[in-house]
Amino acid sequence: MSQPEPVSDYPETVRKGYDFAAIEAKWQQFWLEHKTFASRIEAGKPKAYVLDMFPYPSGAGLHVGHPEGYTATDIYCRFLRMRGHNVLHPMGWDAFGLPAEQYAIKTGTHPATTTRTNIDTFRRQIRALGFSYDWDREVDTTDPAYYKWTQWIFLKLFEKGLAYQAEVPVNWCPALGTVLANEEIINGKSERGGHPVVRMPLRQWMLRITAYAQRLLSDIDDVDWPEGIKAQQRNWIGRSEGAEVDFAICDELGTLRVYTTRPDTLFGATYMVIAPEHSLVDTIVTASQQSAVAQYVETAKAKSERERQDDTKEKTGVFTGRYAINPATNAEIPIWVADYVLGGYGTGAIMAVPAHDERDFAFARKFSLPIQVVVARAGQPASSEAEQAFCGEGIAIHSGSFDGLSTRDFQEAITLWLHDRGLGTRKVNWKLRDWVFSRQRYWGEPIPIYYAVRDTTGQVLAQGEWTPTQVAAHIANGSNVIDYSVALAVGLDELPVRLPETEDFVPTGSTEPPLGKCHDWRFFCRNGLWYAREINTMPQWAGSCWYYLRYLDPTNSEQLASAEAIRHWLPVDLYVGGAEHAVLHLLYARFWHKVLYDCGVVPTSEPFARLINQGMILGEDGEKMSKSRGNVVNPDTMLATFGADAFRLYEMFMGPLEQVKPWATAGLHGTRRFLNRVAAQFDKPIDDGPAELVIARALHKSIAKVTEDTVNLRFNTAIASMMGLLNDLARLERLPREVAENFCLILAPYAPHLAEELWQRLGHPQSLAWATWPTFDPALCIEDSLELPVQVNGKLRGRLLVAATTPAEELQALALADPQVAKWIADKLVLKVIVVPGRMVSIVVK
RNA sequence: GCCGGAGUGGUGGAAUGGUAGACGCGGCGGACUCAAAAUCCGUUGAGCUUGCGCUCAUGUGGGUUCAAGUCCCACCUCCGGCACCA
Repeated sequence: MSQPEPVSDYPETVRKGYDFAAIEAKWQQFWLEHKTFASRIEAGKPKAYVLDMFPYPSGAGLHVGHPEGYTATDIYCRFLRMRGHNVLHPMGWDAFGLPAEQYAIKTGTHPATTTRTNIDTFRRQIRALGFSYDWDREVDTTDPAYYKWTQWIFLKLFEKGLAYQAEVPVNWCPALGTVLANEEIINGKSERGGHPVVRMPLRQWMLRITAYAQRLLSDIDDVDWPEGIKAQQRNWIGRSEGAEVDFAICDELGTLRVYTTRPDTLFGATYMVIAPEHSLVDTIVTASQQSAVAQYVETAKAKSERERQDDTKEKTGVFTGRYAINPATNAEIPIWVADYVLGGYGTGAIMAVPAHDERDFAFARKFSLPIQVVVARAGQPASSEAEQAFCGEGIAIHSGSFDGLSTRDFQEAITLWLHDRGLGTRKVNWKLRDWVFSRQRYWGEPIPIYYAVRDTTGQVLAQGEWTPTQVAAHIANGSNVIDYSVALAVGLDELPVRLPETEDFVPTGSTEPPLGKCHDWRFFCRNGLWYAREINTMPQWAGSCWYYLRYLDPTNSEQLASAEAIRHWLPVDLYVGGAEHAVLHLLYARFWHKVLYDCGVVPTSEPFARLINQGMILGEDGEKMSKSRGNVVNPDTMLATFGADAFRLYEMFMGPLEQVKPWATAGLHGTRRFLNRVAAQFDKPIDDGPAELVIARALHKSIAKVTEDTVNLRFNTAIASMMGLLNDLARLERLPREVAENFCLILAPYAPHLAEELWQRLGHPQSLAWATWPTFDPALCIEDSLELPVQVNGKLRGRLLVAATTPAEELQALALADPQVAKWIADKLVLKVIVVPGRMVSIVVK
């Protein structure tokens, strides 16, 4: 894939100023050759693990959004090195995934080839930005030496019973030829490509993430993450507290168990609803309703998720003909089937309380079911006719001996009451479901599991004279079967299970994964018996669940990383990436991390101590960048025109890191001009004498500001401060050496190429990457005289030019005597004078 | 509907409760130039005023305070996420 030579739209900018192209190439090469940014572990220094979310190397290359977070972490890392930290700052590639496979199917190019090319492009583009990654730690999730450990972790999960097979209704996407996770479906269509998705049962590998639900929820409190992300995770995990209650089904057909968060509304349950998927549908339905219910269930099953969602406005359902007994009122209430009750949540059945639940209310209205009010708003008379459901808390009415109880008290009381009668119990439910972990794809990690091939007598098939292809044929015609009921783990010493190097990665057209066609890979003999490998592969999330661990010790062939390296570097101190990974990647990675914690592999219960989401960069039109809108900005062009330093500076100067902000190429002129002017200062004669006081003050204030802002990742204001300092320097005839050197040092994290070049010109033979960050003199940061505002009745009426040390009494006298102020207080009575030294004087008059 | 975030000049954005608009982009005026670009200097929230200055102004309406972009209450709009989870 040859990239067109980037063409500049702004030739004037290229022509003027210093030769950034030469300087940037020079230093990028220098850093690489000297391994300047190889991570060091030096005793006595604090460690800092600063991580970027690694990219999926797509064919389109980098866009201007990628370098935003990368630039931020790079500045931070360069700063920390100069502040004496051991810094780990790696980069790698999340390279398994559907696009390479789709491209392969279209063009016949092997995904491995595409992936290699794309990685090369990404690496080249990232290096062109001058980031200080430790390139010796690069990881690639598609490298067998990497996915060996992905498989190893999978076997740990399997060993602990956290990986299991299940026949589950999954989201089958015919167009993509694969199953998708719930998280990969947006409005009933595939996240990638927007193809339709249908529900069908298939044998799948599942991960029991629900076993970790409580810990995943509780530990969110302990991490320094944006509130929004924490809220999204809590919401996704979806803990809810309530009760399960058993209702007797009439005609001695057993009991129907429901889950409710409002057991206090039991007296208002006037009907029940079971999901179409509920196992008791056939039991409950009466002969006369048989056909109607069967038809409804069929229709509901055929509906895709999307259609179900589209139907949320209009509720549908069918009466089963059967009744249940409300244990509180002993009334017979009808049981309905309706798809507004989800089969997969709670017990798949509910007690409907239309007076106090909007969904039940809508349903009851539509089908003319009775509505019984049992909760009154506190302080208001109970109204009999309900115009809408009241879902808040209140006081119990029409609830027998429980009348008058508050919602909270009632919940306690009724739960006890149910418990005493063996009718119910407290129950916690979760929205979080187990993770469908298998994909019907070629380009993913093989799942390291195999199964016995059995013959018609049930014996494991003896080796005989068969070839793998013949075994496959036997299975196809039914004379042999693969025994999926016993999953056999591949031995740890046999890892990695490599992907076969096939050219036939095209989907089979059925639900069988493409690996099913690689007979020689799939079928093998051991001890004279035939076995078949698992042919599903892992989802793209797998590799990214633990890559931050591999960076710690990327070439270790004995362990996923040495205990020593893990102990030294974990946890990740700062993790920067897009908010689109708020739930999926971050939740999955936390889950795996906790499992590894339980296995004793990692010493922390959370992987990422601090998280920052960089805000999306929009197109110049303020819309999301997209090919179809034609507003995509190509970083290669920008780099060719303005240079890496100006580009980095602009990306940070646009605004706060977390904020969404529109791109404006015009703004790059500003940072380009700034750097040109910086370079121009260094063409002036260097003055070895002390800097004049005004300049020294400006310098020290700027060092203080840049230091503070860099610590807090407020790069935009740090840059503004350096621009301010430059404006002060511009009027000087000669550049004081002290100022020149310190300016270089504070500029270095932001515009490292130019800073290195100027540093060298100042006569330093060493790179400034490990130079010491400058300190500032607080005394020089305070002005000795200042302009103090004077307010009269809250309005600004004058300004005093005074010494910073002027005492309060004197300030008061000066303020009252000031001619501008005097005219506002001349004929008034001064009630009060507030003096805040160094800040302002406020006079209250009447 | 629920959760999270944000509303400040023409524009991106600055502002420990204390001179709103730092810094940049753009605009305007000037210098340099045959001319343009680049560069440099000045200027740039709105309105009133010859001028000193004055009035208004941080989404809207209230409130607390000597003092509010900042704190409190109510609301509006926009962005992101979730959404029949009983």
